[in-house]
Amino acid sequence: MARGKVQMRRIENTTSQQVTFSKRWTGLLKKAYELSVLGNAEVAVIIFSQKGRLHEFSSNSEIRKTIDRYRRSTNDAATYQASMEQYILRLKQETTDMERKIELLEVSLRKLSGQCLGSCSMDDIQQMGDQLERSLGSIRERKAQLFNDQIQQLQAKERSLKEEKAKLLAKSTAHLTAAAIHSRSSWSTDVETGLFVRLPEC
Amino acid sequence: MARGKVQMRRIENTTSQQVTFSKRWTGLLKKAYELSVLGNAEVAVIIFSQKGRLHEFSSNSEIRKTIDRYRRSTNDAATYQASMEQYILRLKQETTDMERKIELLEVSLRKLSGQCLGSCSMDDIQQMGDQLERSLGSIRERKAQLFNDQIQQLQAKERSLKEEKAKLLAKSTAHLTAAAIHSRSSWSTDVETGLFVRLPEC
DNA sequence: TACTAGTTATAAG
DNA sequence: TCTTATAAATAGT
Repeated sequence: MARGKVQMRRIENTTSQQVTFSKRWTGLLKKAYELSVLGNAEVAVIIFSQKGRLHEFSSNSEIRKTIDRYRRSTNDAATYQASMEQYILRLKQETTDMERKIELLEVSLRKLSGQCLGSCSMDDIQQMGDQLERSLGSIRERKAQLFNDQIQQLQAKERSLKEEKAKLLAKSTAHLTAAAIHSRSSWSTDVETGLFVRLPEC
Repeated sequence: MARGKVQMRRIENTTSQQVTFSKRWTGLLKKAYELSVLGNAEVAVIIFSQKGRLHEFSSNSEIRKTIDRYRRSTNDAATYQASMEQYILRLKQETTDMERKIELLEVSLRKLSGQCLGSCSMDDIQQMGDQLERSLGSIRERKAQLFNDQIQQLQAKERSLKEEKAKLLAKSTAHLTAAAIHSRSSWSTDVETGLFVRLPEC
């Protein structure tokens, strides 16, 4: 505004930038003050210099009030905070629900483990006994099935080994027959698989 | 600034106040913009006219950021918000932990109930079977104890009833003896208690 | 920080 | 809103 028009772009020279900044922030705050007085308006100005130094003006005694009014007016942060508070409430509710669920599960587990029976009625105990019997039934069934599977696998293996043995036997017999002309030796034909199948006492 | 110096006090004439306000708020925002550009600074301006109309400028895309920075710098509400965010994080962590706990409990419960055995190894099944046997043992023990208590209660009751009966008998015998002089009638001495004790098939 | 020339903002019409 | 005389802000020194 003096000694030549100024280009509206960042001043690269650090020193002159600082000088200009210093002159202009005072000017800005002065204008803000004048506006607030003449126009009876509520004005707040916040300035952070490039180096992070804070300058502020508030026509109010408390700039926070103006900011709060602004937030209420633009309805952003207040709603954000409110939603955050609601979110916290929801999380707390969830936590409570989960705590209850955990407690119930733990009680069930304890009962099923045969602990804490002192507080149970006869009916409860009867019911739990039945439940346990059923569970044990499933377990035994599954155990039996697993054993069965194992047995069948072993039997299959035995069969395949027997077949292999038979093949080997046939092969060696053929060789022996061919070799018999040169040397009369004998060969053991009884090759054991080494597999035993035993039923569990389940 | 023109056609005469202006007094720095509220303009009472509504119209000229409005005109001045209008001119000056544009000027202020322009100055704010220039300061932010030339000085590469972060500037926020909030203006509420007397009638509550909002005018704002922010060198940032988001005035909220400048305000947040201001609050962080002056250290008031930002800390509240930050602590709230941290609190939310903690709650979320708790929730996750609880979810995991619930899952584990549910798996245990399912296993003890004899469900979902397909994925268990033989060892697991063996262990669960043992656990169930033990639980069932506790249950049976407790059941037997409850029955026993019941039996003893009933026996005690029987005893007391028998005693009562004996007393009544003695009393009535005495009366009868006394009355026998006047009339020779007979009285049944066999009063049943009506109580039966039966052992359960537990 | 102070000066001042030339610029910008704006009060009044 | 536009004009214009003048006050105020400020760039360069």
